[in-house]
Amino acid sequence: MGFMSTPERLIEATRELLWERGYVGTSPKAIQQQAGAGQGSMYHHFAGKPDLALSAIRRTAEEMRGAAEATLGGGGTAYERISAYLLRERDVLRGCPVGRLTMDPEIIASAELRAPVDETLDWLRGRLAGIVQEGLDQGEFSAHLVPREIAAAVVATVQGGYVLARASGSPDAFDASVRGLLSLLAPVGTTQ
Amino acid sequence: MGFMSTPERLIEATRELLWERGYVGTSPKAIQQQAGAGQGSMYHHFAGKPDLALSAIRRTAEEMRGAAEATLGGGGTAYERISAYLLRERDVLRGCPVGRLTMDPEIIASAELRAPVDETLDWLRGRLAGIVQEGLDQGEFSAHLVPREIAAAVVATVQGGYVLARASGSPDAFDASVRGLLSLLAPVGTTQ
DNA sequence: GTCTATAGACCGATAGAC
DNA sequence: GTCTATCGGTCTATAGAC
Repeated sequence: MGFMSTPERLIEATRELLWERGYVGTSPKAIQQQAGAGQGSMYHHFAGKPDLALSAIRRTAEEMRGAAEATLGGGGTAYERISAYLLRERDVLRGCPVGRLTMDPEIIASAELRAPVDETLDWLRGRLAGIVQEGLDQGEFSAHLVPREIAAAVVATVQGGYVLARASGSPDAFDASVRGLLSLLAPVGTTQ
Repeated sequence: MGFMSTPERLIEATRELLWERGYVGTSPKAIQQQAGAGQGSMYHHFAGKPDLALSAIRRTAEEMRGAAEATLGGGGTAYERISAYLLRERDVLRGCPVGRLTMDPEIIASAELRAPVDETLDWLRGRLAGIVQEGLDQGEFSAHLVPREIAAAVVATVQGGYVLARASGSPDAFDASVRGLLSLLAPVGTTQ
């Protein structure tokens, strides 16, 4: 720590700025300042803004999968693991560093930049669907639930929770969304 | 139609561009071109980009409330009205013209620009919470559900559904999220 | 009301010295 | 590898003629 190489610092600076300001709102100049690197330095190590953004997005996506797996791969029932995922600590008002990119027109317009975003959210839905299926197999959930649909609803609740929280300037709406979904998902006969 | 005044055309152009590119990604020049108005024209009618954006956002917010009320104010049970809201036709891949603004750093940084966004999503949650309460009163839903939480989950599912759809480039994930939530919310004893 | 002209800063990138 | 200089273009206005 504190001894990151210049490419490393550029990627980290880009990750921060993409999270906070999006792709359109992030300029090479701002990246260079945040990284403490010069113009020439940045263009020596990366082909340009899209290239650097791609490296940054890939790393952020990987980190997100790791954080999700840390809660989803834990022990317990299906409900407990989904619950752990939904209730894990989050910097709610900053939003999702991956999901927020979907609102960026230039990310969506570029197949290359959109790919890691798509793959990450798709992986997450698949991972959750598998857990829901396990819950169904154990008789934990109502038999009429469709794993892929429940998984999509779980991920959407998180992504939409960020929207509500940022709109209101408080994490409360995020927490309410998550509690609402969990109350609907709670195994029958559960008092919580 | 076809005879809009210049201020009117400027507002409509701004609404389109804010929806597609966000606040940061929308320039006065682009607005002028889309509206077919000159530089001087725009600055004659509006104080600047934030002023014009405020008018545009207010109108979009009003329109969104109207569209929601059209489905939520219809007849039927609570489940049917919530279902009608969730299943109404949407331009899914364009996202929510109000919700997408929450990812814009300059919207969030400005109390004035954020206000209509906050008020609209808050109104929607309140409106839905009232309907959930009616459903509880009618014994339609499990008694342990909390109206404000279910309402938040419903709105979050929609907002997050847009994120998933845009990430994957297809409306399918949005539809799956909605179906998942509805399957969880379905009154006990319902075959659907 | 609308036009053109102008402003100073920044945009994303390239060139070439060191 | 990093630096400074430079590029044509855009950003968000403002000024002033018509």
